Amino acid sequence: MPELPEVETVKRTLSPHLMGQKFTEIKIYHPAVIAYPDAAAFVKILTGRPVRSLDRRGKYLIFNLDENLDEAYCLVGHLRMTGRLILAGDAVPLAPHTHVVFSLDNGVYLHWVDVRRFGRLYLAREEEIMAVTGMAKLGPEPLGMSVEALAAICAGRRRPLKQLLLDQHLLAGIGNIYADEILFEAGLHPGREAGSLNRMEIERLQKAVQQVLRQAIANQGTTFRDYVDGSGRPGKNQEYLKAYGRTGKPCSRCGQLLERVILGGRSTHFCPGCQK
DNA sequence: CCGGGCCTGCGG
DNA sequence: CCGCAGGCCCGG
Repeated sequence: MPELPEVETVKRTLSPHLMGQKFTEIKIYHPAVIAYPDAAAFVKILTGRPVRSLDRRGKYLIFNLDENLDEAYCLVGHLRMTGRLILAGDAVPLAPHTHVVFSLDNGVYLHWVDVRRFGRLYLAREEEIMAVTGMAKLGPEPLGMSVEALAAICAGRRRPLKQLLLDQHLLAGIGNIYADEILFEAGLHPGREAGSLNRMEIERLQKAVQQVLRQAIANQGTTFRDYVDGSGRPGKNQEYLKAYGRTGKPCSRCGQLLERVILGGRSTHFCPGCQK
């Protein structure tokens, strides 16, 4: 499910309900989703801590916790494919695949729900959290990235653009849907060697990254099957996709039929007519 | 670089 | 039954 725009939307929808609230109880139904530390320590450390603010880095959602007890900790979630973080009342019975329930002292419940159980939760001190989660290895945020910065990332790389966009060590937050949408918007073929782009093409790519991600955030993300925001609402951006999932449909720009290929092991949608 | 593994569910 | 799915890590 969630790529940068979806995680950003979850952050925005959860934020007003969680800011300043204290974790009063944590129930873990499936300990394997807690990647660090172990479930018992996770509960012990988190209980009683208030949320200072929410943040996002790439596809990671970060809860900055107050340093009321000793040191500042961060709770971090990565939803991977089918993870959801949703506000709920004290719903009984729980929705299927609910693995963790957090209770807050304003009576709000936060549910971690994940059909495929790829998603992970982490809790660590501020100074450890980057290493523990892998956030330390992330590339820069694509939103607000300059043409120069993107040019530097592409320079000398022989990898196809599609794979470059998906590599979280180079750019943080772009996934399969938005990689295809960005390359369509830029009029660039997903198989193009990144290092072969001229200045004008880099500029188009940089503009497309901003445009596609900003539009997706404005539309509260893309819902194909699983994704919902923190309030349980689906996004609307699926209505505006021009490439992803549109195999065999006419291109909105040139009318040729869109194709699907496998690139870097991922299904890739593009227009053979106008993506060069 | 590819393929497999992690998991479950859905649609053809 | 098989293939496929918004991610990511690992080993060959």
